[in-house]
Amino acid sequence: MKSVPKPEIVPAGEGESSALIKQLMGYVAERRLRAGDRLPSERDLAEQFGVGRNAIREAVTSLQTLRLVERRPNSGLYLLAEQEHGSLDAILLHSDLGIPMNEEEVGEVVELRRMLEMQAVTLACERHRPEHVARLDAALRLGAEALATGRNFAAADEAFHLSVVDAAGNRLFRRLVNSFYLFTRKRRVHYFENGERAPLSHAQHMALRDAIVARDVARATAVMGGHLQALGSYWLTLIGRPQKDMEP
Amino acid sequence: MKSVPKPEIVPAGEGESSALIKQLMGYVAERRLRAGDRLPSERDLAEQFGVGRNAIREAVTSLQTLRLVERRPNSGLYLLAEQEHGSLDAILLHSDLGIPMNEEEVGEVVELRRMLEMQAVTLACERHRPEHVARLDAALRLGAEALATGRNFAAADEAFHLSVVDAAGNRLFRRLVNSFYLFTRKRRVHYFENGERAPLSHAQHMALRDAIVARDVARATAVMGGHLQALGSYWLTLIGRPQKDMEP
DNA sequence: GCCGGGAAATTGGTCCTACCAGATTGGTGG
DNA sequence: CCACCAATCTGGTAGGACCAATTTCCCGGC
Repeated sequence: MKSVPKPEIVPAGEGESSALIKQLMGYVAERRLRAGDRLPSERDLAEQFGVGRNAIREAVTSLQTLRLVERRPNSGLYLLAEQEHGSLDAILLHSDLGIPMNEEEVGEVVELRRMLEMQAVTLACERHRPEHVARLDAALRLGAEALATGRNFAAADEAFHLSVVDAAGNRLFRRLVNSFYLFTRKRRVHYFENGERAPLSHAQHMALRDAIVARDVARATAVMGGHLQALGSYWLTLIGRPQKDMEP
Repeated sequence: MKSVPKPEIVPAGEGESSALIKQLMGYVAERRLRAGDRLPSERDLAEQFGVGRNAIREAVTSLQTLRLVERRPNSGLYLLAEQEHGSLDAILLHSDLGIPMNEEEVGEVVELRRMLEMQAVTLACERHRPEHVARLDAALRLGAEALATGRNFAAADEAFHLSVVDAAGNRLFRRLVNSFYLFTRKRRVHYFENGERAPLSHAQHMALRDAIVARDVARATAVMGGHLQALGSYWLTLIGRPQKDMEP
């Protein structure tokens, strides 16, 4: 039998195994280490965290893949110039881990999402085909169901927005947007824990769907703009607040 | 002494250490493994590739961070639904490794870059400040120097475009674009090995700089559009050709 | 006092063995 | 035919042992 235990996708550093990634990023954050600074050796880190060197190496490998850490053989581990390089996942991981962000960083996240969504809805208007409309409608049904049953609206929200991106017809672009949604999932769930928000979002989704189907770019972007407005102000209320504050 | 041996930033799976990543991706590509398929166990892979299990685990950790592979404890390694999830770095890594892409994929890469650059130049027009102009000019000087000395124009090209993104004033956005440039660097170097291309690009850069400084969004986007046109047609000539063909 | 050189310590990179916990598998006995 | 248990296989982890290259430091010679 080929039972699929957990098809759920999860950001890079999730689960207990990669708790070390969080610990390492916390270590860096606490000590205010800056780009170019050297970290303790793998052996030291292993001792400090009470784990084997193997586990440390795995965590460092992840951070290296995210372009946050550089390994210099016979020298040590160094923080990479975070501002310059560093993958998109890396900074989004910060948000996902609940590392506080300042106003500027939050603003940049919100703005980048706005850029991506606006582009998506524009392309969706121009290119969507019947099967895309079907997916939009399926996502809307999911939303209506969530509203009816009182379930959290986050999954339906994701499904709808990704359907829009699907309609844009660029799978690479879709991946990019998906990264965004992946790493902001916790925030989104929290956002919709306020039950008043879901109905409004759902209504805007329906309006958006109609505008896209009508290929009315102006209307669609206008609706999307208003839709993202509410999200932007929500994010701004989170400034400096670690994610732990979300669910007590 | 704190000598810095190699401050050069390099994509995720570079250097000899991560040759295993390429081997693993090649293994998947050769066997036409699809999303959800199971890979051999770590022990088997270690034996097949003639390395220790440790090395395999490190490579798999990278692929996991790129969301290409999923580890299911007590079960095995599974290819993740590549279409759905998978980080931007992951697909760009394909290009960087020289894995052939079909016309659709190439088109998507070109289009995504176009979207990002257009957005960048628009924002740059609106927001640029004096220091950004200085950086644009510095990049232009680099380009002029490369033209004069006959050096490859790729670095100067990168510097200029990243200066434009800098002027857009969103560092998260800058990271995103930087990822793009990081993983397409080899292609860019190859592109400018044809000496006729650099002068044209440089001229367009200068025109772009003037339009940005004049805050003339229409002109700037027009110039950028034309600038990217040439690049797009170059990329299309690479369809199905592995990167090895680039420098023999 | 200064300088040179070599030994020792340190670093990441790799391999190996061993064990664990959970899942799967396969056979065995009811 | 089904229930149950043991063997097996999986990734996860710890720890030891090297290697090669670099750095550090002390000691001897000048």
